[in-house]
Amino acid sequence: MRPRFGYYARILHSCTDQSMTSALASMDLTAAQGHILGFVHRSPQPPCPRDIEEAFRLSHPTVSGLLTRLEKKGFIEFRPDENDRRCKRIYMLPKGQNVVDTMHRTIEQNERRMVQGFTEQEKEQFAQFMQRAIENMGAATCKRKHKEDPQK
Amino acid sequence: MRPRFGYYARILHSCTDQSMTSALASMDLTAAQGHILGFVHRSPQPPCPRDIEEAFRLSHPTVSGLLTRLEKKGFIEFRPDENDRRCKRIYMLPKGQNVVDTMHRTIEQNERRMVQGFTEQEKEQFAQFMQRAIENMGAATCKRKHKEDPQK
DNA sequence: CAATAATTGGTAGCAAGCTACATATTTGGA
DNA sequence: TCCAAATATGTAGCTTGCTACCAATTATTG
Repeated sequence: MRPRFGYYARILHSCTDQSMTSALASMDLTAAQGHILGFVHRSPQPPCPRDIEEAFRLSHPTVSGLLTRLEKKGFIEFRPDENDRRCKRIYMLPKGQNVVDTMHRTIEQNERRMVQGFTEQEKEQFAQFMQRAIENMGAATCKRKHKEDPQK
Repeated sequence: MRPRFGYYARILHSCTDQSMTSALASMDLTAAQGHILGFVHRSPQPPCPRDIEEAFRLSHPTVSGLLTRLEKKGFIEFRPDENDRRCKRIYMLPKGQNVVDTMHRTIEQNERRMVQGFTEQEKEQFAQFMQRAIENMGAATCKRKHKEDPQK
């Protein structure tokens, strides 16, 4: 059987996911939840769920569930945007802040491990192959519309 | 933010998965179910759930659920192995057979699309990068023990 | 300005992934 | 031989992902 890129992608994801899961378990966080916290932390403004959907290419019910659980566990809280009452802005609570450093270190660590033994050039190429493959699939498959520059 | 290989892997998988899902939807099959059918078809002997766990690196409850749904829809049936009553061998039913060609074509099509515009050399490199990355993560992360040759 | 569009988010219900625990069968060793 | 370990599978219960449908708010357009 020829190499199966789809298969490799799935395995690779499940490896990183499980590694992250066990790294975060002691903090009562799953991998997906940790990534959300990281994103909230490095956002210049408190993001709304919609921003997370786009950043992670997830559907809005998926994001909704993740945020609900993060709120229930006291990592974040919601406050409605004053100018647009549809948006519920996501604010990090102290408990969430405490987690961010560990989160960040863990991500870096896992990223390094994945391309252990790669030269800098190989890492670069690997990343580009990934991006090209995503582009190839994405154009026709993923329905999130790339909102083109309104060139206003 | 630096390139995130874990992120790319997740996106790539979800792209192929969604593409496969929509390709198989008309046959009342999900992507995961389709891959299982493909595996059963190309197995020299009717496999048992355990073989599928290993081939796809999935936990046994996950495989169990997939097979249950495939059986309920009439694609496969189980018959206990005569020599080992723990094993339930998986047999393809006619309805399953009908699906295999379409399945195979769809996989080939998706694989080609993913590396559209890659040279043969790039495809080869990409596959090797994937394998190396999996190896890097797998050694410490995944708990499926590589049963070493008993060199009997 | 009013009616319609688009945007943001919620809920229901499903599939697919996991861990943890339980059961049955087979294998192996004292 | 018989008891213990390994193996194959089952079940419960959770998270994460999805689609489909619904409600509220905002933006657009006649």
